[in-house]
Amino acid sequence: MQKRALETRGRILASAVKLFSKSGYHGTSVDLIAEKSACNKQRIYAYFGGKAALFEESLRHVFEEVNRSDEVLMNITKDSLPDMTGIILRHYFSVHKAHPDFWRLISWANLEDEPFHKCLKDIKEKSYSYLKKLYGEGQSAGIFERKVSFEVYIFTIMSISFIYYSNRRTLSHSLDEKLFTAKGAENLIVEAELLLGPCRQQMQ
Amino acid sequence: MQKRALETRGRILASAVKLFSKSGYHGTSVDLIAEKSACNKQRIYAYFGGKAALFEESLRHVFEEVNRSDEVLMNITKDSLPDMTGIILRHYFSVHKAHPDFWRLISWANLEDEPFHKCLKDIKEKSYSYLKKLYGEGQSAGIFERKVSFEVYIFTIMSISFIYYSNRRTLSHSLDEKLFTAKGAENLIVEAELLLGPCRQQMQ
Amino acid sequence: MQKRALETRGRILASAVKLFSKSGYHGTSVDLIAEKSACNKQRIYAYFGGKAALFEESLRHVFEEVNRSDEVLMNITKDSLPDMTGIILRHYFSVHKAHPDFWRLISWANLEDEPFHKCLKDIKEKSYSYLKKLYGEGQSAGIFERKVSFEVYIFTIMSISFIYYSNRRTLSHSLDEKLFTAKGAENLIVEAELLLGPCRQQMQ
Amino acid sequence: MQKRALETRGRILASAVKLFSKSGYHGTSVDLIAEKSACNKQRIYAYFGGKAALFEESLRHVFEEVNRSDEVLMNITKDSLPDMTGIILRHYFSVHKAHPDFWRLISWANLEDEPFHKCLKDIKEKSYSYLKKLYGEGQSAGIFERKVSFEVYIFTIMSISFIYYSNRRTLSHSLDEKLFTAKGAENLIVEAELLLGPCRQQMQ
DNA sequence: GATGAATGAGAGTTCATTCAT
DNA sequence: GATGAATGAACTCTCATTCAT
Repeated sequence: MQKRALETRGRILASAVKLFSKSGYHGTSVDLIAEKSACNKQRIYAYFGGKAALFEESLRHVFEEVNRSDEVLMNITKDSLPDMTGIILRHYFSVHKAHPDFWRLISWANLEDEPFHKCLKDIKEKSYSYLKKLYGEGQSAGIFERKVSFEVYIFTIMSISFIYYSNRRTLSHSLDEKLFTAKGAENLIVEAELLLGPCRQQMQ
Repeated sequence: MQKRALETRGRILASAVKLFSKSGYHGTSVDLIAEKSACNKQRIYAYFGGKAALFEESLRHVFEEVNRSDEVLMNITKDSLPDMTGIILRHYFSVHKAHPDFWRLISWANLEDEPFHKCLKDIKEKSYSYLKKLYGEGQSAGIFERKVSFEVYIFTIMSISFIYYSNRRTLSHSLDEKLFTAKGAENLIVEAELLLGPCRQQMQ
Repeated sequence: MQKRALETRGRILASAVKLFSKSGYHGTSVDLIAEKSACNKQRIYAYFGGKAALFEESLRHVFEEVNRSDEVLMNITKDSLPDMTGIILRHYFSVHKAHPDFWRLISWANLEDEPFHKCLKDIKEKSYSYLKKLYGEGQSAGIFERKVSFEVYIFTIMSISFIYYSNRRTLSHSLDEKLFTAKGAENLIVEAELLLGPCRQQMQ
Repeated sequence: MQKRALETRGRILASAVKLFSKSGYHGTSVDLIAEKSACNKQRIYAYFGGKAALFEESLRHVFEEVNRSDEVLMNITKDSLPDMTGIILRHYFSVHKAHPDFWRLISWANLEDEPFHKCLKDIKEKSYSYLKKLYGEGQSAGIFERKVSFEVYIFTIMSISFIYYSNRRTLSHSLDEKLFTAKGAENLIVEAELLLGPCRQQMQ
């Protein structure tokens, strides 16, 4: 692929991520993507095959980007086990805040009829296995509750941080709106830390 | 409104909920809604004003339906405070399982550009205030952690149950697939109960 | 169907016959058909289902039209058996001359990948059975060659008259161009009569 | 032209004949021709000038090929005059059967708006003049009907053999389908021989 | 000689919506 | 109350062709 083509392809992908993220698969038109990436519509078909394939490529793209940023979690050491929950929570919150493309594309992909999510099947999350090992050590050391598996632990953390951004609009009608201010987020993290460990009896 | 008209309106709303839930706002066509509700397309405009208004009405409809089913939570008494977390979790899980329309429409509404969610602003959730009062009593009794507010408590429960259904497709690529079996759900609930209280030191 | 709709449908079909006949299936655009029939493009899909279905309807339409005009052949009586070949030939020549839509659409349908011709499977040609009976009587009376079946007889007549119009352009490069003048046509008919019967020994 | 270029050109022409024959001018895309001939699209424009010119070249190509195979008809001698009709018929039938590209491209060219057929204007059919001379001798010898010109004679033979292949699809709806079996073809030839001479009184 | 990148026009089809009956 | 007819804009995707490397 020539340099010019790579640039064009890059512009298309960038626009696609932006627009698909904003308006979803059916809410975005190929014409608009072409316009925003200042290229001919045909290039999209030449480089990606079609609208659906472009959506999948967009999804993969942001996923990998976020995966890379998750690698900072691998800097957590045994010494900071008591703070692990807070570290992960803060990291996820900041990632979701910085990458709305990420949770938005994921949400669209989860909803759509088309099995867009299948394109993620070979994407592996390096940090998971690392965190899992650490969590196990934490359990042995009595820092984390033995009866709570890593899967449920991390699932809860992910749920909180994901929903906090993805369902903000509807939840702000049901819950106290203050929850969605900067202070509210900080408070949520602190209290969630209390829930998710380290074990409270340890802290006394 | 005549009886015949009410029936037609009802059929339209039922089809709309089904189709919008399945394919979202942009993925559903007015033609299809008319076809599935066996009525003339024009009736949709006569009864609801337009596609957008029909979407909002669909959203309100399922929301109220679920709200009504949430009223069973008001049967929880002071005596069962130690089991409250489990009761709520199980209820939410069963509601999300029985009403995919609910979490799907909410998800679409959260994502869409159009502020569909605004139609929910006057919908009040009776059970919240009731549960909040109970939770406070539980805190006083040392059953729930004093430092964790009701908002964070209920937010966490909602997040877990919502994400478990809404993000299943993508999460099953990252997390252990067993989490999404019937057994996995039960296990998740049990372990989440451990995290969310009652206070573990109490249990000893 | 309302009167206005019938008129619109009629205009579409008329334009379709004209344009498909002229430029074939792939050479004709739905836009052009809509324009020439002074209607909205969408009407074509509402009334005919799609471009392909409209092509088939056009084919059927001209086929039935020509079938009806073929019924004049059922006026041939036993008395005019010696002139039958000439009568049929002249009729077919005049039909093909008057209805280029007919042989053109048939030719396109024969060539196209899509099995457009299948729409003709239930169209019956009344005149055939009548002519076949007459031909049989002519054979018994020694007017037509006993060894030549009606199928071959009528096939030859049809071939001559069809090709004379359909392949004129290419054949005029190979054969004497005079064949394709009015005089040439008349001459062709007369000589073909000699070949196709009545039996020449009878004429002596 | 270099050897490599000649090969590329040859591949293009071969693919073009195949595809134009199958789907016609408007039904075939330049992209597809390039793909099937494993060359860059640009080569088509470099070697042939454009799609239309390539179509004409394809037409000329198969025409010349068939012309060459027609030269076997020049082996007919005076002695075999009584069998000439059968020989020609059988030859044409076998040619059309072996070269569907031939009658298909001719048919497309006859139908298309564009005057593709003009490219054939300088193509001469050597066998015609030879057969015409033979036919004249046959007429003098009383083998062929004096009143039937060679033009009509050969036109009829060509019509039968051409239509038998080109209009098979539609005709099989009107005529007896058996006509289009191997046996039906043989029978058609035999009976057509009876019609087209030699003069039947001669045969007695 | 050959390839890859790019283009603008136009293909068939469906959209949400309004008007007439 | 309900239906059928009609519209124009928008949709995804492909066309024949040219330019740059």
